[in-house]
Order: sequence, then structure tokens, then C-alpha cells
Amino acid sequence: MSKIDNILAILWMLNSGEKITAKQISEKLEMNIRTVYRYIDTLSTSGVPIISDTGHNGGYTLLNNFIEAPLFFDFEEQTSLFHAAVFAEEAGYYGGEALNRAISKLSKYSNQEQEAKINQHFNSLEVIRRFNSLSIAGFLNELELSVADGYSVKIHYDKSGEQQLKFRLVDPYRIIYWNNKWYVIGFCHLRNEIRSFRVDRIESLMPTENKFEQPENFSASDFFKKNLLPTIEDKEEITPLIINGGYRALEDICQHWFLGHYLQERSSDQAIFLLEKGILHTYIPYLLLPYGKSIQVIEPISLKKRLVEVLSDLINFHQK
Amino acid sequence: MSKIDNILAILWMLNSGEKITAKQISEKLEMNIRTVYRYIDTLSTSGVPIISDTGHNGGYTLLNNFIEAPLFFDFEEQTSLFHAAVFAEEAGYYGGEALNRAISKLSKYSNQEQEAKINQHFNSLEVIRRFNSLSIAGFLNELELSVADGYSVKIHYDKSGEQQLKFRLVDPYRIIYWNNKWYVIGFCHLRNEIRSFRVDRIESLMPTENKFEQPENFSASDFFKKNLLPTIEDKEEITPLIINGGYRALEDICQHWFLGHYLQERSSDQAIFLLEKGILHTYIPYLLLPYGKSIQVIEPISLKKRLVEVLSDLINFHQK
DNA sequence: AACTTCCCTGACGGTAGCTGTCAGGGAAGT
DNA sequence: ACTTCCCTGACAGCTACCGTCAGGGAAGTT
Repeated sequence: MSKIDNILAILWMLNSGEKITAKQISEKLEMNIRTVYRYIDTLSTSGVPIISDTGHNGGYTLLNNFIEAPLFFDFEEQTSLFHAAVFAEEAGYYGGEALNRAISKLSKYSNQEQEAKINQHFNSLEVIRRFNSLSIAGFLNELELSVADGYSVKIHYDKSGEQQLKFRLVDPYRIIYWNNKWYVIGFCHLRNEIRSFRVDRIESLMPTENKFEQPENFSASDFFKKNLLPTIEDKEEITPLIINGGYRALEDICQHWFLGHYLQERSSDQAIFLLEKGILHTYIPYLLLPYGKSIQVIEPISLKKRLVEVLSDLINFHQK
Repeated sequence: MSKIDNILAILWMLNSGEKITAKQISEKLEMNIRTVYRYIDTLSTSGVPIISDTGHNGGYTLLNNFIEAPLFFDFEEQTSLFHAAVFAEEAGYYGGEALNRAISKLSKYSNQEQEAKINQHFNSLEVIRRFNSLSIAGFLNELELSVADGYSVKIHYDKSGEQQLKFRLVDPYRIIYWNNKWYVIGFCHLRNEIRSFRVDRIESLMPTENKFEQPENFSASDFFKKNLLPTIEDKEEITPLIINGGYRALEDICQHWFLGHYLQERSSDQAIFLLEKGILHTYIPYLLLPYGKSIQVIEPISLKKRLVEVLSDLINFHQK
């Protein structure tokens, strides 16, 4: 960060109205504390009415909150904000309206030279959208409000694609975006436990006036990863899955959205995953099929057999 | 007078709204005119939208907007910018440093009331990262510069995972982000045509001093979609692929990263795609395998046969 | 077309200024 | 007495800044 940026940052901090110590400033801005003293001195000398208190409960305040410190971004910063907006759009971010307003404001505050430079660099990158389900931004907006303000929602969730008329009351804790899909995680009163719901499978959603308490230090990330696939009911023993293959195929499989979580070890032609036996025989065969002959299961033998079973089954099915 | 003092003094002079010349500034602040030019450049580079006119009646002014209404974002706009940064990070965006700087400025700029609100809404959403290959930000940064400034790069590209010692000179037109992968599209001098390269498969990359002309109105998106898979050499006739299945499976397959492009028509239990025959028999079988028995090929019959062939082949392979 | 007023930039040599470290001092609160 | 706070001077290293010089182009006037 340049000196100007840091000086302005100090002004913004002081302008917040709260007393702040030199140590806090030095930590926030990652500068040496001696430099903080110097900058404060510089600002004071320049006429900024800074009040400094020594001793306990000491720190700096402004005489009044009237300093107008301008906000500006250099072309790299602006370009990156514009690009970030593009990634958010690609993901189907629900706050697109506010984001467009922000971007629009930003784009009005450059002169022609700056604008040309920003465009040049902005156009270096193109983000191509993938296919998404029908717009779920409406539901996401509702959910966001409910999460932020702590209100339960009543949803009609349809997991299997078949009509069901049961509503659920859900305390939404967090919205999740993962692997090109939107989820809401929350406490489901119907099931009396924390559940995740794919937003594109919500048929209807109604806000309620039921207030709930958000749990402290809830990590949606942890919960989510633990519940990636339908839970196998009984605790089963962990077993290694050993796969041989070419460099590229292994690279792909080690970064697989599901299998990647269970990677234990790999070399240039072998990867070892640790999985529960139940998962191994129910889901893994289908996950491996698209790799064709570019990978080979070395262990467990039972999975090789299971694979052949699945394949035979499919042959019968497709010969009908 | 310290530099900061003079820089801020210039900023206030410009903020008066009147046009002012470099000479006037140098006299008022008793500085050399070369230094004035430097300070103006510093401010401009930092993002202050200064308008400069040469010749008679020349001088500096600030963009009108900036005078009347300094840049200000409300909490929704700020939250959305913060979220956008999170999506960019998830994608492995190369401009993360500049983006962090921008976000850092924004977060320091908001007052405490705004900050609490922003945090509340910011924490409503969690973006979970998928697995990515080793950091390619270095290459992406180099590529971005080469794209923006129009310089060729020399790359060593490794598509098959085997060692090859042939370099290519490439005129990079655009960086592409699609389906969680980064590509560069450009004119390949080795192949004498436009090609796309997956950035994580670039083994080495060197900037050159060879300047090239960016083509006008180049849509990387169009090119990219047309070259999604290895090109089938001869023009083959288009044929329909008819698939039956349950609602959910069909929903998934119609949004498939590849097949989605060829969707012609669908109903609640059937989808029709139009594809070239060659693609149909070489790639489609593998793309359909993960769907197991949840979908069924209705037409063409030749594909059903091909599917059975592929499955038999795989059985032999996995029984070794 | 020539001239003048303006913004602009690169290169150079010299040195001013900036930074972090170290040492020391005083005010305020427990 | 101790701790937490603001504060300052001095130093070495080195980076960035400054004024000077030279040159270029845009815009307006005569």
C-alpha cells in the first residue's frame, strides 16, 4: 500500500468516530508503529484536528467528524472489482442489483485515460456462463433477508421431482454456493436437525415472523462437507481405494468434486483415497465410469467386482 | 512543505471546480513544475479522475461527478462488492492482489454503523471452494499483461501429460474462465490457427517482445463453444439424440456442460438433442454413463449399440 | 505557417526522505 | 510499581524524489 493510501486509510479510521490506538492502526495497516506516529504527526502538522490521549484508554480521536477523505481506486483495483462482478454474475449471485449499482457508480468516476486502460484490461478476460436452472434469485433474495435478520421460512422442498404437499419450517443459518449450485443450510423443524437444501429444488418459499437465534460460530462449510452425499446410516470402517492411471486422468480424479475430499496420497501414476465401505459400493462405481479405460481400480477387489456388476446391469438395461 | 501536504493541496485546489494550470500550481505551492506534473500523475494513477487539457486555455479539472458527489457506496452495494470478491477468489482470479487492496480500502472506508450491517449481510453467504490445480496465478498474470498489451508469448504446452519439447509462439487474444477452468485463446503460430489452451497444462511461459494486433470484435465465447471438444474432421450430418428419463435426471442432463449446448427440445420425461454423428459415437457414451439407469436412449439405435459395446469393453478391462 | 501557451515524458546526478530499529521519556489508570 | 498508552531523537540503509535538461504534441492566435 502506498503512503497516500495509508494516510487516507488513517483518516477514514479516525472519521469513524471511535477512539483508536496507534497499535491498532499499525496492526490493521500492517505498518511499523513508529511510522504510524510519523503519519499522525504529518496529518496533525497539516492541520487535521487530531486529539491524542496518553495512558490507559488512550488513543486518537478527531475534534469533529467532518473530514471529507475521498475514496478512489487505481485502474488495477477498479478492473479487479469489475471482474469480480462478472464472476458473481456467472455464479448467479442474488445481489446483482446492488452490485450493478456499485459497478455503475465506479465506472462514472474515471477520466478517459483511466477508462481506456480499465477497458483494455477488463476485456482481457471473458467469463463464460455455464447452464443454470431457472432463475432462483427471487428465492435467494428472500433467504438472504431471512438469514441476516434471523427469521424462519416455510418452504416446500421437492427432492425427488415428485409432487409432495408437505411444508417445512426452516431456520436458515447460511446460504452456500458450491460447485455451481446454491444451497441453504438451516435447522429443519420437520426433521428436527440441521439440513441443507438445494435452492433450485425449493418449490415455494414464504417468510414467517418466527424469530430464531443464529448459532454462534456455525461453520456451514464444515457441516456441508460432512453431508456431501446421502448419509450412510451406520458407521462403517474406512478402506483404501487405490487407483492407477495416466497423469492427466489422475489429476482430474484427485480434483473431483467428491473424491477430492477423500484423497490420502498420490504419485504420478497412482492415487489412494480413504472411504467408507458403504460409499465405495454404492456411489463410486458411477463416479468412475466416465473415466473409461484411463484409470484402473487396483484395490479393493470387491470394487472391481462391483464395477463389473454395475456394467453388466447397464448392458441389460440398454439392450431392452 | 512535505509531499503529502502538496499532494493534498493540489487535490483541494482541483476540488474547487475551477480549471488550474500546472504553472499556477507550481507558483502557489512554490514547487518546480516538473514536480507538479509528477504529482498530477501520482494522483491520476491512484484513481483520481483528473481531466487534463493541452494548449491555450488548457489546465486541469476534476471530473464533475467527483466534485458534486464523491464516491460513496451504501451497505448493500458494499456487501455485494465484498461478495463479488469472494466469487472471484473461488474462481482463482489472477488479480487477487489488486482486488484485496480494493476491498481493504472499502472496508476501512465504511463507518461503524455500516460495518455492522455489512458484516451481518456478508456473513449470510458462504462460498465453498472446489478443488483446483496448483496455483496458476503467475501464468495468468503474465498472460493478462500479454493480452492487454498485445505481446506474443512462448509457451510449452503439454496436453497429454507426456514430455514434449516443442515450444509454441502464441498471440494471446483472451483469457477465458469456464466450468471452473482457465483457458487462453489465441493465434498459435505452430498450428497457424486460433487455438485454446488450458492454462493448468502450460508447462512454461515466456513473454516476448513480438507485438501483434488484436483482432477486432473477436468473441472468444463463440470460438470457444465451437471448439469444445476435439474437432471431428469431416462435416457429418446432424442426427437427433432422444433420451427418456425422470424429471431430475433430465434436468441435470439438459444443463450438462457439454450436452446442454445441443438441446433442441424437452418435455417432462424426454429430451431431444441434435448432434453430429461422429460426436455421438465417440464421446456421448462416456458422458451418459454416470446417469446409470436413470435415463434411457430412445434414438438412435446405433447409439444404444455403441453404449453396449463400450460397456462390454469396460467389463473386459476391469476384469483384467 | 509561425508562434505561443499549454500538458507531457524520459533520463540523469545528487540527495532528501522514508523506513524500521533502538533507546528513552512522560501521562494515565490499576 | 507496573502496565498501557502517546511521543521523540538518532541511526543506517536505501529508495524515491527532486530539479535540470531535452524533446514531443495539442490547441489557440496572429
